[in-house]
Amino acid sequence: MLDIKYVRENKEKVEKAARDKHMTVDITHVLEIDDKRKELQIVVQQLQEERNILTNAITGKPTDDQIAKGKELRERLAREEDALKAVQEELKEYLYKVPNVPLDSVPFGESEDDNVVSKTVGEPTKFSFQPKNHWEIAQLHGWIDKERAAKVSGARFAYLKGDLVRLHFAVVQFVMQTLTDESVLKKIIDGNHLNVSPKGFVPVLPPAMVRTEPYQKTARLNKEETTYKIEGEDAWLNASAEHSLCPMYMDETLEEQELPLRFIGYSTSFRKEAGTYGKDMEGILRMHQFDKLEMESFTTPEEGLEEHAFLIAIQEYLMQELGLPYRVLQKCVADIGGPNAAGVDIEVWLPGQQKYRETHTADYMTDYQARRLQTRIKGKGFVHTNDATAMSQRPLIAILENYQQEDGSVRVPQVLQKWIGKEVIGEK
RNA sequence: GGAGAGGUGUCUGAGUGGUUGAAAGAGCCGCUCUCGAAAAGCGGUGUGGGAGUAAUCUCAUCGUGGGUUCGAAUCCCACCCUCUCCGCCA
Repeated sequence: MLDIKYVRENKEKVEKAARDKHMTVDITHVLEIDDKRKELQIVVQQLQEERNILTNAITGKPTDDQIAKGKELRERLAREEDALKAVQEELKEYLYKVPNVPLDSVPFGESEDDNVVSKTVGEPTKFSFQPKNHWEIAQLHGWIDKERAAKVSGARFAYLKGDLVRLHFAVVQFVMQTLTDESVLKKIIDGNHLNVSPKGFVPVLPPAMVRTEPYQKTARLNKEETTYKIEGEDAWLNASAEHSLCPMYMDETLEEQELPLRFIGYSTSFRKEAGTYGKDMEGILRMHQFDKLEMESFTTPEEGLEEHAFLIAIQEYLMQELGLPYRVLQKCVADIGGPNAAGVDIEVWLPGQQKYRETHTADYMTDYQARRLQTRIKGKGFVHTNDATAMSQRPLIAILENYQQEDGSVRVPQVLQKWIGKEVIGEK
């Protein structure tokens, strides 16, 4: 949610932002509602003042006159308050639909095809043989069983098994180790000439279910497309650890000196993937359920953008340590999403598909989420939120495909070897 | 799931209809004392919104939402949460 004062003072900019994001909002109407709100607010406050004066004047038994006056005030106040509440609701409803304004640095574009590749690291892996898809590799070792998962749970579910699971937890350990080690973070900060605190991330196992109110306030609840509702409960299955990390400080005021607050959350994530029928049906690229490590930061407004850069630098560091070829995309205005002021995707090279595929995303929301959530900084307005993928199951796919050998075995990236205890998995 | 208790400021904790934004204590800040510190004493100390250059004025806020009343932290209802006992359970 944007500050209504900001909307008033930057009408054109806000209108353009909505247009660029392909969203229809009537800002003129929003401002009209707010005018009405202001008027009513003044009326209500004046009536409240009158009532307070009357009440304070009564010390003992009230006179009939005072009671009559009080009754009249109460009735008028009730009427005006109802009107005000209705207008406030209406304003909120409209204001919720107004998307965040992109930073000037965000490239213009009509769709995700207009995202700008800002950096490519590593070369597409070369093989002396015909590289396989991850599902072909997995099949050799019984690592992925989708047939039985379909029987038990339906399409887009899988049993992950054997050394693929061990590899998964090796990746988790590696990421946790990296993000909690301040000396490593310091190295990343210095290497990228960033000016942020090296404070470590706090590992979190967050709840996987989120109530409607906080979920809505993250601006991430997308009922139709992504989110599963629990029948008979006021709860949704989260589509990312972000969705329960972000509202953690709802209705709280934080001290400036405790910022930044950084969390690395591990959660199973659930997505309906409606509208993707027939897409990526093979392998485990697109599932209804997957495990993901997500970074979430709460910072001051001044540090928000630098934090965004930091989270991206961490993503890149992780990919480099894993030795995976990747590229960085600056997401264009049409692709960053409503709550975002900026966004970046990282795509990994998948030899099996001969394509770059998205593995990471990094989102900078300025105070858009915090304003809805009422997460404040004492005396300084609202916190700025950043979230970014640390690792999901997609890099696992990338490891299988990029580290495959001719016999179908897979070399283990050096940084993971100590967590899994071997150099090659899937050896005959 | 059943029975009971309770949610008050940074914390502990009083307050069960009327200058209570809220006693008291602790904490924190400032000052006095001291070479300095401690102790002691004095003063100050919630948050958010609106008006104003400012002093200041004003509205809201005692889990959340509604209701009763001239007037609600205080009474009533619903919801959320916490605790205790029983049941169940990783």
